[in-house]
Amino acid sequence: MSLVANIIVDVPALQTNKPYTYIIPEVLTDVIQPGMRVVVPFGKGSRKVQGFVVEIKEQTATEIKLKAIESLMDSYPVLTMELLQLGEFLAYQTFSFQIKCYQTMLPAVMRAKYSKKIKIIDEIPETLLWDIFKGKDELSWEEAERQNVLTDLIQLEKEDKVEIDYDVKDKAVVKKIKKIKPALSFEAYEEIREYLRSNAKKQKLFIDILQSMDSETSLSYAELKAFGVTPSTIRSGLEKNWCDVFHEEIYRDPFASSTFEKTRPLPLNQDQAHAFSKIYQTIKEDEHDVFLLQGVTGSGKTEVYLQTIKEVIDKGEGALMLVPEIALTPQMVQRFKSRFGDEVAVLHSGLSNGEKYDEWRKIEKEEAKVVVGARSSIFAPIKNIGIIIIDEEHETSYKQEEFPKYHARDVAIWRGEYHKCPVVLGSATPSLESRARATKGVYSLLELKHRVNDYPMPAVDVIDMREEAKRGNHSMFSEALLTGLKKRIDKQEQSVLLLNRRGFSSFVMCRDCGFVLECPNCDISQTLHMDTRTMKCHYCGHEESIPKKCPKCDSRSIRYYGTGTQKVEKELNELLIDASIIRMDVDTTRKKGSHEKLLNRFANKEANILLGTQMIAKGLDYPDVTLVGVINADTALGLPDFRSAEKTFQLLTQVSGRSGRGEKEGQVIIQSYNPEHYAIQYAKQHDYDSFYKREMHLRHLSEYSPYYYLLKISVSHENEMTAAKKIRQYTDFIRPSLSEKAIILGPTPKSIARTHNRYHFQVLIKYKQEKELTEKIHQLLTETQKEQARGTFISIDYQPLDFI
DNA sequence: AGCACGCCGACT
DNA sequence: GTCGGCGTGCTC
Repeated sequence: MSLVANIIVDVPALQTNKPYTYIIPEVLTDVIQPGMRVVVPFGKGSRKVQGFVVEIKEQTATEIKLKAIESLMDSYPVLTMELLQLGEFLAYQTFSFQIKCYQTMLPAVMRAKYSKKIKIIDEIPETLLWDIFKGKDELSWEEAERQNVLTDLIQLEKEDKVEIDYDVKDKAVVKKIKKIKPALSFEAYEEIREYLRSNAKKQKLFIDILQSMDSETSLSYAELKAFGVTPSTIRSGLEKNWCDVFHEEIYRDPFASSTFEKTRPLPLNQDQAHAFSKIYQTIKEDEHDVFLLQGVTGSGKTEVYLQTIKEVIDKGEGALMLVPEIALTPQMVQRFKSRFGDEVAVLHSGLSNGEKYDEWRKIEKEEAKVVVGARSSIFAPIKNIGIIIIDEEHETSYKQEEFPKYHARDVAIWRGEYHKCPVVLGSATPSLESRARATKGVYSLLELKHRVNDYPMPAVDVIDMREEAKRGNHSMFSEALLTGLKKRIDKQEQSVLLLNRRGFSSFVMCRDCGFVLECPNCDISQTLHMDTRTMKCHYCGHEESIPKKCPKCDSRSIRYYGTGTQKVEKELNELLIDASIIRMDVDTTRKKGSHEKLLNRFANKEANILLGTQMIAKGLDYPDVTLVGVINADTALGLPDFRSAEKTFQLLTQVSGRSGRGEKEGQVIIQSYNPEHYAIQYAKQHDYDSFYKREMHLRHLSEYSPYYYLLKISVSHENEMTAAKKIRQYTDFIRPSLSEKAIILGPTPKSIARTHNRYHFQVLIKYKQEKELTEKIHQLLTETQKEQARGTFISIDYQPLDFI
């Protein structure tokens, strides 16, 4: 019996979301393994597509004639059996295509690049041969399109004069450098030196170097250059067979220029020691457990992570540490590199694709045992995981917004179970879901109640902005905040100012007629972008110039609205003449590395105020920051999102922790229009537990998470009536399979009812336990395939984080 | 996704 | 009478 392979092909469609069976050519039988990428012929024209081998088995009696695998793209499996299995599970759970899941697990460069070529296989008309093919025997598809000869060529293909050649290319390129090795003995070099002309100084130098090397050592061209040996000298040396040249695979090292001083473990306080020993126990006994490590800012969670990771490494296993993208600062990386040196691989969006691939290979080859990275690092190819840590577990960025819409926390727990290792969720302000599970005993709660140095939590003042307005202060700054800022400037201390941008955008409105510039395709207002001096739609990318006068009433009083960081900066500069401000927002941090640069400048005290949006709330640790101001604490509170109080509480608590990290006492000023709101009041008192109780009570009353799970079905269509009709139909399809406990909300039009010229509707299903729901949704997707092809788009979001 | 097959309108 | 439109269905 011959062997066949089950392969998931790179054709992201519902009908092809299943394994296809291919014959394994004899030459590949000994090398092919599950987890390898392959090139296979697919479909009528047998175009070549990339695929993943998921299974190898004996061929069973089958009527369909199988095609054979074209070639292998890897010499080793790039996905382990674990990841293959995880991908299958994720596809089902998140209603995504399996191929998408596998592609998400791997660096972008490993995604195939496809190209089509036209090859001449028989005589073709002379004119075509010379004008189009220019005498060569092949032509790229794009070139044929450009020359407008595709129809002619397709005709020729039917006559078997030319053929269409499909090419699958791997974008993954291993970087190599040229190195040289001595080829002769010590004595031989001695002899050569004798015969060198006295003015051949460069050559003599080269001989000296070669002579000092033994056969085990090698030098790169760059290293030789540093000694003063130029490429031309090397070339002549090679010609005379003084040395040999070879290529060595290297890693692009994004931290090449940084040095890391080795740090030692710090002594743990009682809370930390307790947490450590609980986690250590599961490591030692190869047990899976989920811990919620809840510790106030400054309570030393990171030290607990570092020491548990150390144990895992000593045991010969790997560690996985997830950090939100914006918290993945050089400071953070430094702490890990300093403790574990080269054993750390870092994955984040700031790396080039090549760099990401190299970090991935380091992990795959088990050269790096510790992986620190953002969301997608949860798929790091560690073969033997000893611990998975998710820091700031409440962060919403752990949920991917595109397909596959996975939550890193769920994937972590899946992998933790697979590897029988602990999963640690760390946060100062855990998500209600996690804390509720810990309270129920599903997770083990570990608390760090004290700050490491016993510094007190900073004093938080909440300023009622309505009172300020009553007193005639209509600026964005309360008197208290302004006085506070002045005081810091005088004392040469630093301040951080946070602008809560959630629910805000700068738009253009006419003061005379109230006209707001909207996107022509979508029902939302366009946003002002000062950097490009244009108006942009955030949904479809539509762009137009800023209107100088109102398009409706021709009035010139068309003004910009919204509280942008630029506006705050401008006002601040006017109010505080001697303030030096570093502004950090999407505009100033767009360029690669600029984020770090700005933070470094602030750390070097080149400015006394750091002004920014959410991105400054994380992980910054500057001893000279003694004042943190929140300009608008409650902009998010008004949003129709059941998590808005939770998010506000988390944000305020987090920024509060940024103040007074050093020996100097810190102060926090929160400006608000509803200061009595419990999210603000409990944040002021640093009281998570009370917030938790109050919020849980509300969630219970309103029947939301964590009491209920959520599933969102979105339907869109060009025609508003069709979209409305379809979603009602689909809801009716699901309804009978639900138990009485499930609650259906909607269907309703989405808050942004129209984008890309399509109308959107959604329905939310709240449920506690619905065994059949997932299966029923899959049924819905399968049965509506035709309608989907005809323009009714359905999208399912399992446990959505946003639904406004 | 992409390609072929199939059944209805404007062309030599 | 044919060329070609894109609706429909299948891909190991």
